[in-house]
Amino acid sequence: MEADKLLRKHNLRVTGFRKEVLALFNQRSAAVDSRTIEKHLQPADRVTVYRTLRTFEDSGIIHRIPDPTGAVKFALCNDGCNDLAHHHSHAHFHCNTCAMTICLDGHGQMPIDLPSGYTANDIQTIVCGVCAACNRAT
Amino acid sequence: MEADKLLRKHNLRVTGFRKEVLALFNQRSAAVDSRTIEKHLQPADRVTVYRTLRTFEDSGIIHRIPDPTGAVKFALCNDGCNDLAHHHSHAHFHCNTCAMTICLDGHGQMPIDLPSGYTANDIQTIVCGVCAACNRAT
DNA sequence: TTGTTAATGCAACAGTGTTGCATGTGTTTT
DNA sequence: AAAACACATGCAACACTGTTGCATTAACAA
Repeated sequence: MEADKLLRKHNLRVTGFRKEVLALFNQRSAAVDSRTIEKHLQPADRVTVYRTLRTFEDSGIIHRIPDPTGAVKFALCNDGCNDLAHHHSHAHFHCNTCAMTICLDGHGQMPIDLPSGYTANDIQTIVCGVCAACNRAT
Repeated sequence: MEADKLLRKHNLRVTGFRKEVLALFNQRSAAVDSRTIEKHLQPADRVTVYRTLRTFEDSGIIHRIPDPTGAVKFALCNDGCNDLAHHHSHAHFHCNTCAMTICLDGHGQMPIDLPSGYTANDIQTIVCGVCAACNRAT
């Protein structure tokens, strides 16, 4: 979706910086972390990057993907998300070699046995391994 | 397992601090973060805590569990782990209310479709929801 | 175009994790 | 049991990540 329309749809002001951030998300298939945004959008204030990411996450434009290492990356949401709820029970792949992270879509959810009294509202799966590029490089 | 035996089994020196850390892991069913260790083992140097956790993780005594928020916790491994490889394809539960994290065991792995050229060696599942104690408190 | 509200930039701070080095302690060897 | 060695610990300082407060600037609505 156009950056302008996407922002307006979520009741956010359309600013140059936000459009650049969205463009960066669009041109990358892999998940992005705040460092990458800082570096690529040259005169980018760290604070603004963090606030932008938080705003986008709260609005349902992007979703948070934790690494196995504890690092956090973000990727664009599909259309189902808004400020009320994220719907991201899809799996993510994390490359142990280059630390790249991507979304894996199109598969059902595994049945989980929870202890009694527990309730679940979101299931995230992280698949760790080696991506195609790193496998070729070996 | 006895702390002494566990440490010796992994070729680590048996020190007071390490035994206290292992005792803390043993007396808690939930995953533990470095802050908790610092606070509970009173005169505990942050650096020593981090190095101890890293040593234990490298040796296969504990495994790392990332929160959806990006925070990192640790829990004891089952017996199959050593310095060469961790085997932790089991799921973890994270309570959105109290931030408690536990291991869920005893279920099979979901089949995952990876893009061609990708290889997987570990699958981690994080179930987010509300634990029994927090559900009761509502 | 003007006024209101939100976004940005800057400075300072807090939390988390790391590195280097000196000192202390566990383990092995004699 | 003592000495020597290697590793573990504690301290100081640092780096990185993320946050808060406040002044300034830009977007949007009237």
